[in-house]
Amino acid sequence: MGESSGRRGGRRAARNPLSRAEVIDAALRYVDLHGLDALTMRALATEMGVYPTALYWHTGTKAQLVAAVSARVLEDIVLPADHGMAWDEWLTEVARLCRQAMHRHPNLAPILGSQLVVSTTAVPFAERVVGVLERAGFSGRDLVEVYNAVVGFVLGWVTLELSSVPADVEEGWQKEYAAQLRTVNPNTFPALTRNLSLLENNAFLVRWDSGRDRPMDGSFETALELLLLGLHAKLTAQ
Amino acid sequence: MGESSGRRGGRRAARNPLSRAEVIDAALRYVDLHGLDALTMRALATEMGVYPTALYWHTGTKAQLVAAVSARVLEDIVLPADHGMAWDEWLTEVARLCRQAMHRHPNLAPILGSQLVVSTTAVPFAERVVGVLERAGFSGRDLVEVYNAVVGFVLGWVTLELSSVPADVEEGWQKEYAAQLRTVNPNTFPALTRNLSLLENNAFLVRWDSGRDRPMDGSFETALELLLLGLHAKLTAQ
DNA sequence: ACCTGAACACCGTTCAAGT
DNA sequence: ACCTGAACACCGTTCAAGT
Repeated sequence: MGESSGRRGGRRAARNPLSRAEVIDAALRYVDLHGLDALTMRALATEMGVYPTALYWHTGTKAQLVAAVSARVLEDIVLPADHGMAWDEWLTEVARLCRQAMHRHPNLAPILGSQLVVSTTAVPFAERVVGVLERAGFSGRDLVEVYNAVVGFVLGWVTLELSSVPADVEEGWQKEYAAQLRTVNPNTFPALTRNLSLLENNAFLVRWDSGRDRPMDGSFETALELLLLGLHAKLTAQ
Repeated sequence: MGESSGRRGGRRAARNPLSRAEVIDAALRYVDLHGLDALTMRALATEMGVYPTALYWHTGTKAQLVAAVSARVLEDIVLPADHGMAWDEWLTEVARLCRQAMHRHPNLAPILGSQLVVSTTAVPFAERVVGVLERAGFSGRDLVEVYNAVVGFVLGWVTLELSSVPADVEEGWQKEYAAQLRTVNPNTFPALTRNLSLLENNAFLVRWDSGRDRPMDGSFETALELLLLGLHAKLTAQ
């Protein structure tokens, strides 16, 4: 693999032009490696051995490129077949697959969670989930709201799990925060004090490591369990 | 109110110096008015009638300022008293209060949802929720995981609800997307086709307006109902 | 303590020009 | 069709200097 053949190292053969898919893939790799803030039209261009403005031809504006990248992440969720599988099993499995896909690209979670999906790539996903919920016994307005409850829970929860501190802030405040928690007044914070060893760095608002480094597997499974218990209860109630 | 007295309009009296709280409040107002992307150290500075570098003295780096602003939003959630109130009622009420607080500052939702809370202002919140869940009957590892399930659901779900399209992308693709949905193949997308009138622009992944403009009240209430049904079921199961 | 003012090393994006 | 190359109007941040 001589220098002359490849496209890496900022070098490019004069022939074989870029493609839209190539740019999107390169951007995803770049974000995975260097973080979302580091993604720059100029940086990505040099990485690809091309002038910054060449990217505009293929993927448009930076915002459009980022939207395309986030759509790409959803694309490689392959849903399991749902015939011969209980609806609740299937939903559980799909929820875990979504979480896995997001965990594969934790630096993109802020976009996944806060940006409206602009692509039709998610339509097959919606179809399958709606179909399975229909099969479970939901219909009409209930169906829509249950769908939103489920999808919003999964994507939203994992977004929060993967949230992290901006590179700038995280100097030494983690230790500081941990110390502050341990010296909290037991009279004004009795519940926290009782459960501190279990809570600290394991619970939302009382942790300092991202779910990217400290996955909250147990809590996700519990949340999923609660959701499915709720779905069953709602079905038997009506 | 003459021009000489105020601090608005890019003018400032030479006396009465800035304060940290003043900068944070101004930044929050600015984000509410002009969006998160528009928040710029330079823009905020001119808004406050001051040089950009003056802000650094009070709130540090831009990332630190944004973190402080997001902490401020959580701060003005005032939790109701929980004595003489069933635990499930209280949780429902608190969930709604959180959602309301986020809806008051929709432009900040991306930060709330994707950035680890770096301040101790959320500690009292955690104390109260943990305490109420203890009272409900949870303890030990279960308590922590149920806490995470609940908090992650509320904050995460609303983050997703408030997600929106970046200013750049939203040219005319909404109509285009709506049209594409309506011409979808009924054979490959039967469930979607059956429920299209209820789903379109109302369901995650199949909508083009943000929850900021089109609040998903019903779906949030359903999600909350499912969560509480789940909690009750889990309690009676053990 | 609090702010000015200049300066540095970046950005995204437009547009004409090349091939 | 696809890319170069220059140019424009911005950024965040550091740092010395003022008061």
